[in-house]
Amino acid sequence: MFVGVHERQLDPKGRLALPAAFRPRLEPRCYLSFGRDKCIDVMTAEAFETDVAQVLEKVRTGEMSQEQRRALAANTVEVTIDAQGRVNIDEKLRAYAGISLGAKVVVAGSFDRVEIWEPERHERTISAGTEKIAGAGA
Amino acid sequence: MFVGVHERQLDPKGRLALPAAFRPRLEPRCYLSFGRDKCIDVMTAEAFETDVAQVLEKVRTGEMSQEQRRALAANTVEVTIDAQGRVNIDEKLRAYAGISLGAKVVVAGSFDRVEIWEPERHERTISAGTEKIAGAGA
DNA sequence: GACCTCGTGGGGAGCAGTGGGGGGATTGGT
DNA sequence: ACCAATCCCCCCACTGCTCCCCACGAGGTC
Repeated sequence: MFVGVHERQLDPKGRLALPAAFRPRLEPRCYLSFGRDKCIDVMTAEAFETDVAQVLEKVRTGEMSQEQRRALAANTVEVTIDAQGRVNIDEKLRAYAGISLGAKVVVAGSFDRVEIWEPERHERTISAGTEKIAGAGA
Repeated sequence: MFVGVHERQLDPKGRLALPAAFRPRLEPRCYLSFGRDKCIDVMTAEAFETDVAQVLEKVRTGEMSQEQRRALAANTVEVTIDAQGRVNIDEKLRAYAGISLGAKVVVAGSFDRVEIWEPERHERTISAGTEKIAGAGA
């Protein structure tokens, strides 16, 4: 289970140091993809492959289009984790999430995956979600 | 899993350098074929052979015609990958995909295969698919 | 207080992408 | 049948970049 929030800084080369607690499950390679609400999804190889299997099945049954399949593949990158526990964040992914080189980012656990956020956007999402939880009596 | 998008340039001789990440699974030879929506499919030998087996089965059951079978065979080329990781793109395939000598092309992973696109056409397809994903959720 | 781990930064080497040239085989003409 | 020209394929060379490795500092723990 990936939980917790970690603040990090993209270095000038676009590398991001993953929280040490997350690394064992993501090494030696993992997948980065467009996530919902303009964040970057970080998925383990296993989780991503089961996801893909489901997508291919949906395409086969006509539930999903070829375009969607292609978009998903095009918006995904396979990355390896270096000896310092870092991954390269692609320019396209950075643009999608609104993150620039050298900027601060939030790395947040989301149970089955990890998400990378532009800090302000993450703050708004979390505060909105927290209100709902508190209001419902959790 | 073939994922990600890579921009490349056809050299004046019609050769295309495959992304290094894709090569291990495509070497030493692979198959090029007419893909859906005017792209070129690049398939591993294994994937192509299972595809062909399915086609032959469909022809046997009458689900597919002899003409379709012949067309598939006629529109497919077996290519070898040279020492620099390049393949020759046939004139017929180039014409089908709208790619000319020396032009920029997009090489995109599509999970079980690789696709070669004329850049503008690819852009349109992906943006359409990305909208659907964002709207419907991945 | 010291050691170890984690986050951060930078430099160098290996490689990927691109271009060009040479040799061999095939084809056509004499 | 022999010669020549052309096309194709394979090999070689270069340049920019990416990846990998080394190095440092800060914070936490024992």
